[in-house]
Amino acid sequence: MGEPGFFQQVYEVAKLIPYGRVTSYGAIARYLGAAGSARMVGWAMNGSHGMEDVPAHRVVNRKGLLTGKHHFKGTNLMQQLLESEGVEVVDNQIQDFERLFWDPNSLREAT
DNA sequence: ATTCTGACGTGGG
DNA sequence: CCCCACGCCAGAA
Repeated sequence: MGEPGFFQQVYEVAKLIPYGRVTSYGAIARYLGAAGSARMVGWAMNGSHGMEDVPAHRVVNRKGLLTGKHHFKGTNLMQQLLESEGVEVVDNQIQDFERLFWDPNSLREAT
């Protein structure tokens, strides 16, 4: 079971994203040691469709833009999910992105 | 087997 | 701040 595939890794990390928080593809990629392969994270999320355990809507690009919103069922489903969690989104741009940004690498530091 | 794409990131101007 | 070009590597055709 738990095959540590790249996709599975991405899913596991995405599940760790706290409620009302967001992170970037690059942050996850770097956490997996695949810094530079941020594209793969997004590609992996492609297979996350149907996985409610994987909050793909909490994963955005490094600008805090909802680049992948077009891949959700609804055109603005991603934004709705984020706003549902208290994340303010305007014109596909997350407000206070730096404040809501959550870096998975912070897990390793564990204070 | 090859070729292209892709929900990104970084660097340079 | 913005825009352009390159790199990255796994999956799909």
